[in-house]
Amino acid sequence: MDMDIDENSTAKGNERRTKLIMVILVGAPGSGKSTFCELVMASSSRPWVRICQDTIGNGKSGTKAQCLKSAASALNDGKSVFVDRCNLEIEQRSEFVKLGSSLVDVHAVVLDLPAQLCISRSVKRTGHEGNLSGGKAAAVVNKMLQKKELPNLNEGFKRITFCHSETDVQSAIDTYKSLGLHDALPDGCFGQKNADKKVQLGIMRFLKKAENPAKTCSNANTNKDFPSSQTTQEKKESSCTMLSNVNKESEKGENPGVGSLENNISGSDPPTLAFPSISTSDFKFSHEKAAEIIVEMVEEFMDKLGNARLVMVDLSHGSKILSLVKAKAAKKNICSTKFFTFVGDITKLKSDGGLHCNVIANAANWRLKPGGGGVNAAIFSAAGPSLEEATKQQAKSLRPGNVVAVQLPSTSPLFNREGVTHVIHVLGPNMNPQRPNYLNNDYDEGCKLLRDAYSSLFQAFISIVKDEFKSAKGIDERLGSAPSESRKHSEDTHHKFKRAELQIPERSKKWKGTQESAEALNQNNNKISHKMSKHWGSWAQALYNTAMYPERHANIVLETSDDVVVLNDIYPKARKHLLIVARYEGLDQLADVHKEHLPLLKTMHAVGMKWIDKFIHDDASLVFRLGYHSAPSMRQLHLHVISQDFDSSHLKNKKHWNSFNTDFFRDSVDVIDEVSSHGKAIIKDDESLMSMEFRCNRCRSAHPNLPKLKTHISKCQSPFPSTLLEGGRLVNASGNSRNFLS
DNA sequence: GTTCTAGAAC
DNA sequence: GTTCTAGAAC
Repeated sequence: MDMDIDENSTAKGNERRTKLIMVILVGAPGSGKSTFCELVMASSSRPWVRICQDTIGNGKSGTKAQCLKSAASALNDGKSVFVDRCNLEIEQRSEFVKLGSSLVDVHAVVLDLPAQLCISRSVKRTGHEGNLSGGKAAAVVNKMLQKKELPNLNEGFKRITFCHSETDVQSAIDTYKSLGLHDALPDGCFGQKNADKKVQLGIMRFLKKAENPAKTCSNANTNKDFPSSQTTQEKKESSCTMLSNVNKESEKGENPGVGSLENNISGSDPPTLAFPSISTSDFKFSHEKAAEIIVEMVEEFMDKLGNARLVMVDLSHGSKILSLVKAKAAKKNICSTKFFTFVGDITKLKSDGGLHCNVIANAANWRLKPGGGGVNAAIFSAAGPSLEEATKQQAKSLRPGNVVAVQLPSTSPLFNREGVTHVIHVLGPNMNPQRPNYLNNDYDEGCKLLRDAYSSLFQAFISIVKDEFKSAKGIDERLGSAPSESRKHSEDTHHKFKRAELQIPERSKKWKGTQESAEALNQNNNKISHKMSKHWGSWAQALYNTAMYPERHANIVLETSDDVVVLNDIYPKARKHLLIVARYEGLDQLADVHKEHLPLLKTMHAVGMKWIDKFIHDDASLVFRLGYHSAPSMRQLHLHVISQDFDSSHLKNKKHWNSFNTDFFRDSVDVIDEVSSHGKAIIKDDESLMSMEFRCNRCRSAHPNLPKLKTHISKCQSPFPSTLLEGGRLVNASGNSRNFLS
């Protein structure tokens, strides 16, 4: 009877026989197993015995058998036991687990810390009992981790605690040291990372990430991390004018000086962007300077617009910014049908003002939330809650100078009543000390940001218009000038921008020049989704510009064809590092690739292979990989052709390394297979890939930092992992590579 | 993408 | 004190 109670007793204050615990520590050298035991034992009321294989042999290295014997004997004496040895493999643990019984619960505590941390601790310790010190430590840790098998309850454990960080370790220590003689801990797995998606291939099976718990944490805290002051941001953008709706008097094109609406109410309204003045209201940006910038940016985009139009809207007839802009635009002779000002409520342009604008810009706050009293409040209110929801899916916040374009859900009143398909949120620079991101009157910075804001806004609008043209539904309404011609183009070219079909060399690849823009607008564009694809900063445009205007970059371009441009990476991460850049408009990145691009992918691969042949001819020791970054930093689809020495002063940080040496790098051969079988490539852009520890691309050993890794890879002669040697992913002089074009 | 730099790690 | 990382700014 007593036995029965004992078996089921947990922390019930039952003073009968104590349930013993045997904790099997699992962790590499340097993971902190001994420290863990010591800290628990130092302040635990429960009697513990630490069985350490390093010390049990009295100077000589101990054996597993000795440990087992000691453990059994300690348990017999009624002591709880720590098994302080690596125990990384199931087999290493199994004998100990068998010591469990109705009187002894077997636990595992997994010290799953980053290899680099274990290595550096092992290296540092000289007098450690395990005598594992100096340069050998890294090798030993690496070797052990390669065999790591994380424990599982079905091995016979009652409880498993996973620790991935020092914080986890500390809380496990606290848990065990507070465990009194009669206390018990809940059964089960604790702290286990969600099935690690990143660990996919054989060669990566022991790769582990230490930061997961921290990440989860910070994600959960994302919102409260934002300064609370932000909630009041832009509280009243444009509030003074927005409240008094004067739209009744507003007549279309109230601005004879700049332009008047000609055919705006017809069934074939051209694509139109309505935008408020950014930053001049609550953000107190100088109207004079803002007007200057607006006109300047409008002028810059004039010839990219095709038949599309820009309309600057303000609620008030007496708007200073509107009249300034009007005057400056007139002075510059800006085409008044493509750009004009308009007085009215931006949320009622069609119903109240008779002006159909398919896209409107919002002077947003940085949190992209409704609120304030100005344009932002009006637009969120008119659009209904679906706008907030759709916005949230695109972005959580915005930095000054940037935009985020949101497609309005069909349930939005703004869509149904006003025919607005998209809202582009814009955050301008702030010169109001009472608002976030205050620039302290720094107009150098402010003007730059305001230019960025308008530039991004207009660019986003153009992208939307292009997408709309793509959509079969949109064609008739929006083509305006030459529908049949346009339709023919989009069918014939498979969204591809071929020079030959346009006859005008070079220039026509861009939406540059009025005569080409109508075509450009309905050409191409593989982005079937209407969602604005990622926003590309100005620095991310370089490849795009090179692809579209190779003749302007003759100094860096190695080869040009209709399909691709070849150039050396300006910051090569290896001895040989080429970029094969696609010359297709709208093909920004791997995510934009679809089945129709298969011939292009094969061409890109073939061009890469051709260059590799040449390089290997010059230096037979070179080994190459061809592949794409899952989430590139530079706009315009580009294939990396990179030698596997990674011998380059430009390789400076973890991201550089991991972008070529984790799953983030998608081998061209795999991409081609995936696109041909599934119509799209698998993208692995989990940001945790970028923070993975440094591992050699040959022997997979881990290294605590980049300089150490570099030293290692300069010497490592191990063969490449089989996953790379297989399937033609690696290309070397012995040549068993794949090519896709005959 | 790089550069710059604060501060963490050594 | 020096090295290294990582985040912000560009």
